[in-house]
Amino acid sequence: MNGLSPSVEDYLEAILKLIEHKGYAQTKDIAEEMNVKPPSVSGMLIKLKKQGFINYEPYSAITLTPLGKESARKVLEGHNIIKELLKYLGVPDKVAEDDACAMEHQVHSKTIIQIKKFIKFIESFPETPEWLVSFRKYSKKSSK
Amino acid sequence: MNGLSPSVEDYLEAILKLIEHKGYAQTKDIAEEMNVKPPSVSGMLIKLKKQGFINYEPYSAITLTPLGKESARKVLEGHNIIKELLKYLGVPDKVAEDDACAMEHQVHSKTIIQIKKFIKFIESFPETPEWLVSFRKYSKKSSK
DNA sequence: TTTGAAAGTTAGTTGAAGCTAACATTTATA
DNA sequence: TATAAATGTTAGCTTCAACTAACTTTCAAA
Repeated sequence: MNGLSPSVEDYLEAILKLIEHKGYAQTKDIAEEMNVKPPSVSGMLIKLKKQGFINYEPYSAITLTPLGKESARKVLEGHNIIKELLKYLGVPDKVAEDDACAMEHQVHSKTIIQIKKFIKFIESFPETPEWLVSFRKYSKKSSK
Repeated sequence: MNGLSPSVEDYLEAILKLIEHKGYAQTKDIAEEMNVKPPSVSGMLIKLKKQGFINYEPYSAITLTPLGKESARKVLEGHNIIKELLKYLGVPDKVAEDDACAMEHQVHSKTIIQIKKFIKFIESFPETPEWLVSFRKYSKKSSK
């Protein structure tokens, strides 16, 4: 929908996470985060630089450009929103995390907006709404 | 999660749809369905045959093996369940269709099961539940 | 029954994104 | 401060799934 390839999105997300988490992003860390070897990261960094998402010179620190920051945040937000939805639906944390990764790509912004609304709706009540409590019970007893 | 590549899944889904829809699947139709050129289909057919999903001899009819049928149905079911969920969340039909396509791959069976439960829960009431009516109103008035 | 159009396939190319092996740079420690 | 370890990059290869161009098969109409 936005023209970024899934793998570009994944790298941007990983870089943003690392920067937020420990202040900077190293090739090694990105590789770990992505379950990929360092040379694959080097190749992608060149591509990300060409596309204007990162500031990068060989052997030196990686930072996100404003464009890169914005794109990465968009991806991360989509990811988190999907994950939250899945958790409300009773999907275990770890599975929700994995699936949010798989689902976050190419999803239309309208969809993200609706999911966001749904979560806000749920959270607009001071307590967990009765129907959601009720769904949780239903979900536990229903075999499949 | 199940070892099938997204593109294998897409092809199986397309073939099943065509067979259900018009009784058989031709290279040309599969190509159209997948937005791909016929030679790409030929290549994939060989792969699908090797992997035991279809019965196929050059220039003759394509059928799904029991394994192929089962796999394709699984994919299609996942697709439809995701689409239904998105529609309940107020995502427009066309967008829900596109996004279900994008999301259906690699999603854990646990997630599909939970979404299915959620839909069954909603449909277990004789009328649209009050909270859902209420969410629809909320969704319409909330700007973003 | 020939023949031309439609459908399908084969061969060879491309681009993305991964990999290993080898080399370069940086950093940290002896 | 010299050097070894850690980190990063380059070069070159692999795989996947697309593509185009050229060829083959099928089938229907003249």
